[in-house]
Amino acid sequence: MRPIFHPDKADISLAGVMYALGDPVRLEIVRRLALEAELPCAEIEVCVAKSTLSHHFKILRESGVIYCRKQGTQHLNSLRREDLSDRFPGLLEAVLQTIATEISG
Amino acid sequence: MRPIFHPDKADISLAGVMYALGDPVRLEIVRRLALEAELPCAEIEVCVAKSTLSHHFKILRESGVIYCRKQGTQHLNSLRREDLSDRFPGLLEAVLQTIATEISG
DNA sequence: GTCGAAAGTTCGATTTTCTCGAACAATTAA
DNA sequence: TTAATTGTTCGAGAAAATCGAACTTTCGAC
Repeated sequence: MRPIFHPDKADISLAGVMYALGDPVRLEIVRRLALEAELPCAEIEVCVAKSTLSHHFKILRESGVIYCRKQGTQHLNSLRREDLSDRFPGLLEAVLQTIATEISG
Repeated sequence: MRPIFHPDKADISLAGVMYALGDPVRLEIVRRLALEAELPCAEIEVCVAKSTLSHHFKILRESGVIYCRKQGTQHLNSLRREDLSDRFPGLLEAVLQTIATEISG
Protein backbone atom coordinates (compact mmCIF):
# COMPACT_ATOMS: atom_id res chain seq x y z
CA MET A 1 0.00 0.00 0.00
CA ARG A 2 1.02 3.54 -0.76
CA PRO A 3 2.65 5.29 2.21
CA ILE A 4 0.50 7.86 3.97
CA PHE A 5 1.55 11.43 3.19
CA HIS A 6 1.98 13.99 5.95
CA PRO A 7 3.37 17.48 5.36
CA ASP A 8 6.43 18.56 7.33
CA LYS A 9 5.65 20.94 10.11
CA ALA A 10 7.30 23.79 8.22
CA ASP A 11 5.09 23.13 5.21
CA ILE A 12 1.83 23.51 7.09
CA SER A 13 0.14 26.63 5.71
CA LEU A 14 -2.35 28.84 7.46
CA ALA A 15 -4.67 28.92 4.45
CA GLY A 16 -4.55 25.14 4.24
CA VAL A 17 -5.35 24.67 7.91
CA MET A 18 -8.13 27.25 7.84
CA TYR A 19 -9.60 25.65 4.76
CA ALA A 20 -9.45 22.21 6.36
CA LEU A 21 -11.28 23.51 9.40
CA GLY A 22 -13.85 25.34 7.32
CA ASP A 23 -16.30 22.47 7.10
CA PRO A 24 -18.77 21.20 9.72
CA VAL A 25 -17.90 17.55 9.18
CA ARG A 26 -14.19 18.20 9.56
CA LEU A 27 -14.78 20.35 12.64
CA GLU A 28 -16.72 17.48 14.15
CA ILE A 29 -13.79 15.17 13.48
CA VAL A 30 -11.45 17.64 15.18
CA ARG A 31 -13.81 17.99 18.10
CA ARG A 32 -13.79 14.24 18.65
CA LEU A 33 -10.01 14.04 18.29
CA ALA A 34 -9.66 16.80 20.85
CA LEU A 35 -11.45 14.58 23.34
CA GLU A 36 -10.05 11.17 22.55
CA ALA A 37 -6.46 11.48 21.38
CA GLU A 38 -6.61 8.75 18.75
CA LEU A 39 -9.59 7.47 16.80
CA PRO A 40 -10.26 5.32 13.73
CA CYS A 41 -12.32 6.91 10.96
CA ALA A 42 -15.34 4.77 11.71
CA GLU A 43 -15.67 6.18 15.22
CA ILE A 44 -16.87 9.52 13.86
CA GLU A 45 -20.63 9.66 13.51
CA VAL A 46 -21.52 12.02 10.69
CA CYS A 47 -24.14 11.93 7.96
CA VAL A 48 -21.91 11.52 4.93
CA ALA A 49 -20.96 8.55 2.79
CA LYS A 50 -17.94 6.50 3.78
CA SER A 51 -16.04 7.70 0.71
CA THR A 52 -16.80 11.30 1.57
CA LEU A 53 -15.61 10.83 5.13
CA SER A 54 -12.40 9.34 3.78
CA HIS A 55 -12.00 12.46 1.67
CA HIS A 56 -12.47 14.69 4.72
CA PHE A 57 -9.79 12.81 6.63
CA LYS A 58 -7.48 13.23 3.68
CA ILE A 59 -8.02 16.99 3.64
CA LEU A 60 -7.28 17.19 7.35
CA ARG A 61 -4.21 15.01 7.02
CA GLU A 62 -2.71 16.72 3.98
CA SER A 63 -3.26 20.15 5.47
CA GLY A 64 -1.33 19.09 8.56
CA VAL A 65 -4.18 19.12 11.06
CA ILE A 66 -4.12 15.41 11.87
CA TYR A 67 -1.64 12.59 11.94
CA CYS A 68 -2.65 9.13 10.78
CA ARG A 69 -1.04 5.76 11.45
CA LYS A 70 -2.14 2.36 10.30
CA GLN A 71 -2.89 -0.37 12.78
CA GLY A 72 -4.28 -3.47 11.20
CA THR A 73 -7.20 -2.51 9.03
CA GLN A 74 -7.75 0.67 10.97
CA HIS A 75 -6.32 4.13 10.46
CA LEU A 76 -5.76 5.79 13.79
CA ASN A 77 -6.01 9.56 13.64
CA SER A 78 -4.79 12.16 16.09
CA LEU A 79 -4.44 15.93 16.21
CA ARG A 80 -1.03 17.43 15.46
CA ARG A 81 -1.40 19.66 18.46
CA GLU A 82 2.22 20.46 19.07
CA ASP A 83 3.04 21.14 15.42
CA LEU A 84 0.02 23.40 15.04
CA SER A 85 0.76 25.27 18.25
CA ASP A 86 4.35 25.82 17.16
CA ARG A 87 3.31 27.00 13.75
CA PHE A 88 0.21 29.05 14.63
CA PRO A 89 0.25 29.85 18.37
CA GLY A 90 -3.20 30.07 19.88
CA LEU A 91 -5.07 29.09 16.75
CA LEU A 92 -5.97 25.50 17.54
CA GLU A 93 -6.65 26.43 21.14
CA ALA A 94 -9.17 29.07 20.06
CA VAL A 95 -10.86 26.64 17.70
CA LEU A 96 -11.06 23.87 20.28
CA GLN A 97 -12.43 26.23 22.87
CA THR A 98 -15.22 27.17 20.49
CA ILE A 99 -16.14 23.71 19.27
CA ALA A 100 -16.13 22.32 22.79
CA THR A 101 -19.59 23.82 23.08
CA GLU A 102 -20.91 24.54 19.61
CA ILE A 103 -19.99 22.85 16.42
CA SER A 104 -20.73 25.06 13.47
CA GLY A 105 -23.24 27.67 14.47
CA MET B 1 -29.42 48.89 -5.26
CA ARG B 2 -29.98 45.82 -3.15
CA PRO B 3 -29.08 46.35 0.50
CA ILE B 4 -25.83 44.76 1.61
CA PHE B 5 -26.34 41.65 3.74
CA HIS B 6 -24.42 41.15 6.98
CA PRO B 7 -25.09 38.27 9.38
CA ASP B 8 -25.96 39.10 12.97
CA LYS B 9 -23.15 38.49 15.38
CA ALA B 10 -24.96 35.49 16.85
CA ASP B 11 -25.28 33.95 13.41
CA ILE B 12 -21.58 33.97 12.66
CA SER B 13 -20.48 30.33 12.52
CA LEU B 14 -17.05 28.95 13.18
CA ALA B 15 -17.14 26.78 10.07
CA GLY B 16 -18.16 29.79 7.99
CA VAL B 17 -15.38 31.97 9.32
CA MET B 18 -12.77 29.26 8.98
CA TYR B 19 -13.89 28.59 5.43
CA ALA B 20 -13.76 32.28 4.58
CA LEU B 21 -10.21 32.48 5.91
CA GLY B 22 -9.16 29.32 4.10
CA ASP B 23 -8.07 31.05 0.92
CA PRO B 24 -4.83 32.95 0.21
CA VAL B 25 -6.61 35.84 -1.52
CA ARG B 26 -9.05 36.29 1.34
CA LEU B 27 -6.24 36.06 3.89
CA GLU B 28 -4.45 38.82 2.02
CA ILE B 29 -7.58 40.95 2.20
CA VAL B 30 -7.77 40.34 5.95
CA ARG B 31 -4.09 41.13 6.35
CA ARG B 32 -4.58 44.48 4.66
CA LEU B 33 -7.70 45.25 6.67
CA ALA B 34 -5.81 44.45 9.85
CA LEU B 35 -3.38 47.23 8.98
CA GLU B 36 -5.66 49.88 7.57
CA ALA B 37 -9.04 49.75 9.27
CA GLU B 38 -11.12 50.53 6.19
CA LEU B 39 -10.36 49.90 2.55
CA PRO B 40 -12.19 49.86 -0.78
CA CYS B 41 -12.00 46.64 -2.78
CA ALA B 42 -9.71 48.16 -5.37
CA GLU B 43 -6.99 48.84 -2.81
CA ILE B 44 -6.20 45.15 -2.52
CA GLU B 45 -3.54 44.03 -4.97
CA VAL B 46 -4.09 40.41 -5.88
CA CYS B 47 -3.83 38.47 -9.12
CA VAL B 48 -7.47 37.62 -9.70
CA ALA B 49 -10.16 39.07 -11.94
CA LYS B 50 -12.26 41.92 -10.61
CA SER B 51 -15.35 39.72 -10.52
CA THR B 52 -13.47 37.07 -8.57
CA LEU B 53 -12.26 39.62 -6.05
CA SER B 54 -15.84 40.78 -5.64
CA HIS B 55 -16.80 37.18 -4.93
CA HIS B 56 -14.08 36.89 -2.27
CA PHE B 57 -15.33 40.02 -0.53
CA LYS B 58 -18.81 38.57 -0.57
CA ILE B 59 -17.63 35.36 1.10
CA LEU B 60 -15.84 37.35 3.79
CA ARG B 61 -18.84 39.59 4.33
CA GLU B 62 -21.49 36.88 4.42
CA SER B 63 -19.42 34.76 6.79
CA GLY B 64 -19.21 37.71 9.18
CA VAL B 65 -15.51 38.43 8.88
CA ILE B 66 -15.84 41.90 7.38
CA TYR B 67 -18.28 44.76 7.42
CA CYS B 68 -18.98 46.74 4.27
CA ARG B 69 -20.49 50.19 3.84
CA LYS B 70 -21.10 52.13 0.67
CA GLN B 71 -19.57 55.55 0.17
CA GLY B 72 -20.13 56.93 -3.27
CA THR B 73 -19.05 54.36 -5.80
CA GLN B 74 -16.77 52.72 -3.31
CA HIS B 75 -17.43 49.91 -0.87
CA LEU B 76 -15.45 50.46 2.29
CA ASN B 77 -14.56 47.26 4.09
CA SER B 78 -13.42 46.70 7.65
CA LEU B 79 -12.80 43.75 9.95
CA ARG B 80 -15.55 42.86 12.42
CA ARG B 81 -12.93 42.57 15.13
CA GLU B 82 -15.14 42.99 18.14
CA ASP B 83 -17.88 40.64 16.91
CA LEU B 84 -15.32 37.99 16.06
CA SER B 85 -13.51 38.35 19.37
CA ASP B 86 -16.78 38.04 21.25
CA ARG B 87 -17.83 35.03 19.30
CA PHE B 88 -14.51 33.21 18.99
CA PRO B 89 -12.07 34.57 21.57
CA GLY B 90 -8.47 34.47 20.44
CA LEU B 91 -9.20 33.21 16.95
CA LEU B 92 -8.79 36.37 14.90
CA GLU B 93 -5.86 37.40 17.06
CA ALA B 94 -4.06 34.13 16.31
CA VAL B 95 -4.75 34.47 12.60
CA LEU B 96 -3.59 38.08 12.47
CA GLN B 97 -0.44 37.26 14.38
CA THR B 98 0.40 34.63 11.80
CA ILE B 99 -0.40 36.61 8.68
CA ALA B 100 1.48 39.61 9.95
CA THR B 101 4.61 37.80 8.84
CA GLU B 102 3.63 35.09 6.39
CA ILE B 103 0.61 34.99 4.21
CA SER B 104 -0.21 31.45 3.20
CA GLY B 105 2.89 29.29 3.60
C1' DG C 1 -3.98 -21.87 2.95
C1' DT C 2 -8.56 -19.80 1.88
C1' DC C 3 -12.87 -17.75 2.89
C1' DG C 4 -15.20 -13.86 4.89
C1' DA C 5 -15.59 -9.84 7.35
C1' DA C 6 -13.95 -5.27 8.54
C1' DA C 7 -11.90 -0.72 7.55
C1' DG C 8 -10.66 2.48 4.28
C1' DT C 9 -9.46 3.94 -0.45
C1' DT C 10 -10.22 4.62 -5.31
C1' DC C 11 -13.16 5.21 -9.34
C1' DG C 12 -16.75 7.27 -12.34
C1' DA C 13 -20.74 10.17 -12.52
C1' DT C 14 -23.40 13.99 -10.84
C1' DT C 15 -23.78 18.28 -8.43
C1' DT C 16 -21.83 22.33 -6.56
C1' DT C 17 -18.47 25.95 -6.30
C1' DC C 18 -14.73 28.86 -8.36
C1' DT C 19 -12.93 31.75 -11.94
C1' DC C 20 -13.01 34.54 -15.80
C1' DG C 21 -14.45 38.14 -19.19
C1' DA C 22 -18.30 40.77 -20.72
C1' DA C 23 -22.15 43.33 -19.72
C1' DC C 24 -24.61 45.91 -16.30
C1' DA C 25 -25.87 49.35 -12.33
C1' DA C 26 -24.85 53.26 -9.31
C1' DT C 27 -22.48 57.31 -8.24
C1' DT C 28 -19.64 61.29 -9.21
C1' DA C 29 -17.44 64.83 -12.11
C1' DA C 30 -17.08 67.41 -16.36
C1' DT D 1 -26.03 64.22 -20.55
C1' DT D 2 -21.73 62.18 -21.24
C1' DA D 3 -17.99 59.83 -19.50
C1' DA D 4 -15.26 57.79 -15.85
C1' DT D 5 -14.95 55.07 -11.67
C1' DT D 6 -16.25 51.33 -8.63
C1' DG D 7 -18.07 47.32 -7.96
C1' DT D 8 -21.85 43.58 -9.05
C1' DT D 9 -24.17 40.22 -11.93
C1' DC D 10 -24.37 36.91 -15.66
C1' DG D 11 -23.08 32.85 -18.47
C1' DA D 12 -19.69 29.49 -19.57
C1' DG D 13 -15.89 26.53 -18.60
C1' DA D 14 -12.77 24.53 -14.93
C1' DA D 15 -12.16 22.61 -10.42
C1' DA D 16 -13.77 20.37 -6.28
C1' DA D 17 -17.32 17.83 -3.34
C1' DT D 18 -20.42 14.00 -2.85
C1' DC D 19 -22.25 9.58 -3.59
C1' DG D 20 -22.51 4.46 -4.43
C1' DA D 21 -20.00 0.67 -6.26
C1' DA D 22 -15.93 -1.75 -6.73
C1' DC D 23 -11.43 -2.51 -4.97
C1' DT D 24 -7.29 -3.35 -1.57
C1' DT D 25 -5.41 -4.63 2.71
C1' DT D 26 -5.50 -6.95 7.02
C1' DC D 27 -7.10 -10.20 10.35
C1' DG D 28 -9.60 -14.14 12.22
C1' DA D 29 -12.17 -18.57 11.59
C1' DC D 30 -12.09 -22.72 9.73
